[in-house]
Amino acid sequence: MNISMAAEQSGVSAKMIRYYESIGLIEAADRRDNGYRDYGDTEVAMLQFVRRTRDMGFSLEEVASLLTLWRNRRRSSREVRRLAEKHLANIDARIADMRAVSRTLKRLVHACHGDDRPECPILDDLAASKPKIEVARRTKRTKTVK
Amino acid sequence: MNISMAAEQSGVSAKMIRYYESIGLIEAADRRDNGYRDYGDTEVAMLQFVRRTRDMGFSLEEVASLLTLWRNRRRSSREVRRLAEKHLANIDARIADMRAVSRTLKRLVHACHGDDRPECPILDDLAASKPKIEVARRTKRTKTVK
DNA sequence: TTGCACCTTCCCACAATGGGAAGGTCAATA
DNA sequence: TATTGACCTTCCCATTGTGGGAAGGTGCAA
Repeated sequence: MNISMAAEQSGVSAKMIRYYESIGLIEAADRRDNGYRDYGDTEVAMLQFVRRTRDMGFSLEEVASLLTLWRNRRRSSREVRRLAEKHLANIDARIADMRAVSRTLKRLVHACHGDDRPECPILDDLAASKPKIEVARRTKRTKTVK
Repeated sequence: MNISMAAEQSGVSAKMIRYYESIGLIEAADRRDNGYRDYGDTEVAMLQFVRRTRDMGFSLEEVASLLTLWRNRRRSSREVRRLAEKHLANIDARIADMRAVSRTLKRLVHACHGDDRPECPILDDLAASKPKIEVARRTKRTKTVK
């Protein structure tokens, strides 16, 4: 089948399929005589695997590892779990950071009149030289860790 | 003061200060005779505002709007709150998506033996053509919305 | 034959940040 | 005074993952 059909069936855009191929994430597709890429059900299944893994928030590098493990019949599930656990920890840390931001923002939005007057606790808080809530640095750390 | 001192006091790296200036987010700093940028407490306070706003997850474009509102004495707090609310909604949606991913991942990690054997529910789930949990598309939508 | 919907490769852009090169400046110290 | 090390300047490149679009070839149907 053509690339657009494979894209439709896998949920990965044609653009991305070509890109994944170009960076070596997936193997180069077979070509027909006219140079068109040709896909079968096996390839579509692999693309679906990639899409689902991406949807879980794994980076392309992690997707590559998981793909390798998936294809390797002599893999150890230990390695897979390690990858998943690491990613999970990362996600949970980011959630915690975002929840802190959410709480702060909710409080500020609540405190702000939101009318024609200029007084605004939101701006006051953003302008405060000494942060009242210690969220900033954690957020940054997480980003770096990622 | 020099840029590195302003960076230290504001928490914004020198690199980023120059970048913010280059894209017009902040006004061009005064220059000394030797061409060095020169900062005062006012500028540092502005940089701190930017940093704190960034730490809350606002995009640079949103930072620009908030900076303008901050400086405008005839602003309406309504506009500020609108911005904050929109951002908050976005954050909360992303948190919800990530929590769904986190739950799925926790379940899968729990189900995986994590030993020398190759059997692995994590990979099985990622390979499943019909997703058991409808998280994928929501995640994508949020990304797009952002 | 014409037209449209495909396909190909290639380059550009995004957001926000860091790395690093090449060259100028300042201040303290040998 | 000359040197040294820590600054500063601008400029270009890389990152991550995705989309847009141009220029040109192909396939199929009317």
